[in-house]
Amino acid sequence: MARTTGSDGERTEAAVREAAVNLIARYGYEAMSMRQLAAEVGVQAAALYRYFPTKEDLLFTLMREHMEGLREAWENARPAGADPAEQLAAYVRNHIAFHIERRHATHVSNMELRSLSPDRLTQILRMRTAYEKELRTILRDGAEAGAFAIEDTGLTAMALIQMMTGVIVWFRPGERLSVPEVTATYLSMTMRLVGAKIADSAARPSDAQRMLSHFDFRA
Amino acid sequence: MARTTGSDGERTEAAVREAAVNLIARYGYEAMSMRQLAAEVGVQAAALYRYFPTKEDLLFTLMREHMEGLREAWENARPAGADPAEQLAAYVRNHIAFHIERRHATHVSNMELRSLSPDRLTQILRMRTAYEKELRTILRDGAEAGAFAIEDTGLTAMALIQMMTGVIVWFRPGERLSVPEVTATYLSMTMRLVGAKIADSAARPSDAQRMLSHFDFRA
DNA sequence: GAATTAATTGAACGTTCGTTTTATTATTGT
DNA sequence: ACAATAATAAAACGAACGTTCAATTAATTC
Repeated sequence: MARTTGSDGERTEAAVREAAVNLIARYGYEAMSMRQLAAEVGVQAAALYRYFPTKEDLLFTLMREHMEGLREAWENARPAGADPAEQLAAYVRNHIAFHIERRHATHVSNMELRSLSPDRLTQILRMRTAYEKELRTILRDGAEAGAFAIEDTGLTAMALIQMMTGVIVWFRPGERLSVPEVTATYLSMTMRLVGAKIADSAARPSDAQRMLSHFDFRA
Repeated sequence: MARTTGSDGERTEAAVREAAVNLIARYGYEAMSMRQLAAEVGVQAAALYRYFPTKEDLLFTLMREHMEGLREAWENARPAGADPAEQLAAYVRNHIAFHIERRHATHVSNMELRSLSPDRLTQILRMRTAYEKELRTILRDGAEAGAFAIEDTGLTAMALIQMMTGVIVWFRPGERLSVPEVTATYLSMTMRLVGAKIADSAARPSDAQRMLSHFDFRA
């Protein structure tokens, strides 16, 4: 047999990507075989090599595009000249929304790094570092401006990112909490963690009130 | 050839465990071959099967013992009848110390769950859930006693655990920060995140002072 | 010192893996 | 309609995989 009726390169490639993300997220890169992936797409294994020269090329493509998507999302979400608290809130909102929406792709990008060749690993890590640096900058600027009370900017950035990315481990859409609820809670935890002063400080609530009020940035 | 001079079952088994943790942490469970592991130990692959009947048995043993070690560590570290803030501080100290000390084993236990058979996966997850429940209990008791200001106990517990466990991703001994420094910073971040009131509230610092002072629980 | 047990080797088994090659059919352009 | 090109199938490749088995030697027991 050979070319099948209705076959279309673009559609097949898209189907391969989607199936690959799901299979790798579920079983892991090493555990997913090219034959298994091909079966999921409804094609023979040899057909995959028309779109991705090697299995690792496929993995790298998925990761690179995921990281590029994260960068683009933040570029579009970043506020122009906002104060530190507002910038931090935008970062948190964007990070959580992006990672919940792309749970599987995030899992792949975070868990399968060791399957990349050294130079490709470096490329992905560079993109990740650049993204994380954005958060460090926000934290440092906010700390210098007196908006945040932070002991160690780098450590705080890592702690926040680990905390936020962690949602993909336990969050399941349609369960107890909605995405806006999760986002709101993470925002208030973030603001407390960085010791943020209340943005609108015209009203000065009592200590107890402030302790219980939390931020109410809505996503 | 056959039995080698000086061979000792107990020593070999211990060497297999240690080498397996390191190799799985570095390359992943699927990517590590039994021959590779045997070579690291200095033995032929067949010899491994004297100690572990299958590759998955080896993985499961490593994970189970890691989780049991975590439980034991917390049992020994938990304070008897302390107030919520002190209990939370003990939990954070123990968690960070344990995970920094056993970075590789933690990596294995967190990343290779999908390589377990369903019932073994259930066993490990049960142990993990029991450990996490300890934190939820501390948070809930503290919130009810008014010592913490928490919106969602379960979500806060997950956020804290993700944040703390994240140290194994970036922490390297002997670099910029020492273990006590990291622990102290994580403690202060944790206390702010849960909205902990200052334990010793005899002295009431001003808002600005309190914002900048942070907790100073030393590890 | 002989018998037993413990620890390991070396070779092999069947399977599965990623990948390549070649042939074949569908689609597109002229 | 016919040539060119795109998309796939089918089969095969060598390598590596987890695992088993029989043979062999070291240590221990009696």
